[in-house]
Amino acid sequence: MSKPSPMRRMPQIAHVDVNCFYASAERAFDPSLEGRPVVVLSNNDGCAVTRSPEAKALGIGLGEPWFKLAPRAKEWGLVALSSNYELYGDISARVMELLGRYSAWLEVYSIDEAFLGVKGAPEDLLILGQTMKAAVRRNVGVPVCVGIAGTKTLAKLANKWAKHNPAFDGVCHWDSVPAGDREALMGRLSVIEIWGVATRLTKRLNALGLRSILDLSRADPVMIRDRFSVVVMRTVLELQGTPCIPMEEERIGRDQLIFSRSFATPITTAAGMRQVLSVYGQQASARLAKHGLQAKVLTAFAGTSHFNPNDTSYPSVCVPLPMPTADPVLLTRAAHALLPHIQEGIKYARAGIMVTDLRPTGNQAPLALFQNPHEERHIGTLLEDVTRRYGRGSIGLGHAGIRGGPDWTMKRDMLSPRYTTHWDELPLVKAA
DNA sequence: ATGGGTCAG
DNA sequence: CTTTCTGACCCAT
Repeated sequence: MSKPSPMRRMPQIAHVDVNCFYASAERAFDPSLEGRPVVVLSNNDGCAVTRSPEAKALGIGLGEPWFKLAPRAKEWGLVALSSNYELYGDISARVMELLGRYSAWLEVYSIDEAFLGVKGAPEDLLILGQTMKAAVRRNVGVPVCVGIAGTKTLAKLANKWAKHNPAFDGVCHWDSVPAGDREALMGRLSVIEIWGVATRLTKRLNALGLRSILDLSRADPVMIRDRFSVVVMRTVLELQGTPCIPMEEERIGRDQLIFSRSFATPITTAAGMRQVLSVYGQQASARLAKHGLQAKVLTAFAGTSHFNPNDTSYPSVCVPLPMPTADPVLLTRAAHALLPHIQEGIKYARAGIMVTDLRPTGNQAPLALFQNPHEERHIGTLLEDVTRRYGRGSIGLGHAGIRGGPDWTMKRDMLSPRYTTHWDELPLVKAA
């Protein structure tokens, strides 16, 4: 065994992510937003979840409630938009497709982030990073930053650095930075800035005197494993340059699907809850069908607001399904098992269902005795099709189908058009 | 096994 | 007047 020579080039990982993704996606299709403060709001237009740099400069915090912002929006020239997930999904797909051309080894990590396996001399890696950044900006219209390092954890850290320090021009190759500068950075930043460390772990690490990233990177991995977990130990090793978190294959199947939402107006009756559960039952059916899956278990749950300590209630039921199914009638009926646990008069702020124990739809014909007539007539597909063509709420089982929307539906008063996925919402260009 | 806790984006 | 929603995984029981 020869010692790895310092000249030897280790495999590198590039981490690419879009700057303030939702706001940038909105800008990509409405250039008039360029240079203006923009916030994208959470479901129900509750709070700001993404802010353009101009909005951040105004002091608008992450999670700031819209009702506090609204009075000053005009004076600021602030543009607020409801979350438009169709648009973001479409922009995301374009970014990922483009990145895929630069490496055969692409892991789509989230809607706006990807890891790429890359190799080459440091100068080449920097050029590659700049090339990808420019290509995404030019072809999709959104800004990205790139961090490149020997491990995923360091690549994410390098990316964060690139984003905050203009000197990098959006691309940071960790190993190209002088060691003294890297240590200075790690000494400045709290462990909470590291991927995989949040508030709880931060508290526990601080209690041991481990406050900065530098502290953590110098900790003994075995001690960390014993006092925390192998997960935190991997983080330490990755900070030290030893790759422990592998690139992952694209996940084909999911282990579970969740349909859950906070309500614009609380639900106070079992009748109202019945409607909601019916909608979720159908959504679950459609999604299962889309992925060619059936569920064996359905869990339905509801909950009061965490803001109201009075009259709290968190009912949930777990229903084993008699056979694996994606049938909307069976799923909806199972979800209704929650209804007896709903207390009239209590304000439920959210509800949802979760389907688990998923398996691929078998191609073997079920015994006629157990075959569900609705499945045979492809009602799930029909519902999905109608929903797609005429919008959610245009058709449904029982009380689920209500045009105009009952008052618990999500509030999205400031939705941008779905330019890229709906023909009737294409932007109009006026010729002079 | 499974339910609670933690984390991510 | 709010603190997304969805998913994974570790760990204790």
